[in-house]
Amino acid sequence: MRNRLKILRAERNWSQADLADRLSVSRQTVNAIETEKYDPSLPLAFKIADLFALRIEDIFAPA
Amino acid sequence: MRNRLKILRAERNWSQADLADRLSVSRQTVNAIETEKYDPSLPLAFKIADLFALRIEDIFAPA
DNA sequence: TCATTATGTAAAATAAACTTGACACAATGT
DNA sequence: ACATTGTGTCAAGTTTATTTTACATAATGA
Repeated sequence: MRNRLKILRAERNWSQADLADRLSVSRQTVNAIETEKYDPSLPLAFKIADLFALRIEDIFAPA
Repeated sequence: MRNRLKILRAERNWSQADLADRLSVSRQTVNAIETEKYDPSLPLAFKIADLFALRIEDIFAPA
């Protein structure tokens, strides 16, 4: 699942660890999502969208 | 995760099995999501939103 | 040069999503 | 009375998401 996490992070100058902290997940989870190793769960996708004040569809796109 | 699947199904007069077929998942998966036994994966949430031509946030809401 | 930070990745474990197969029950139609 | 349909649920198994711990490497700063 393609996503704009890296860009959204860069805009805020956040490291993967920073983002992980704000999402209460591990740094490896953030890394795995960014590098498309796996997709976030729906609850996590909601958390991410919430954090960036965007809609899920504005951050993630299938395949 | 609260969701409007049952309503959206009812509007179309689809059974859980009908919806499952359209989503290429099992009937039990649809039932489990409707009865909030678990949340769909993000890819499945996208499929559902796509099928109903709605946004994920218009179908699902955290907790 | 040394310590720190950011990122990528791996392995092993647990949790969550999803499958198939099955059974029960209520409602509907023949 | 019988068969069918829709829904809820359970058990056992597979796949996917997430965790912790750990290691490698590149870049930065003292």
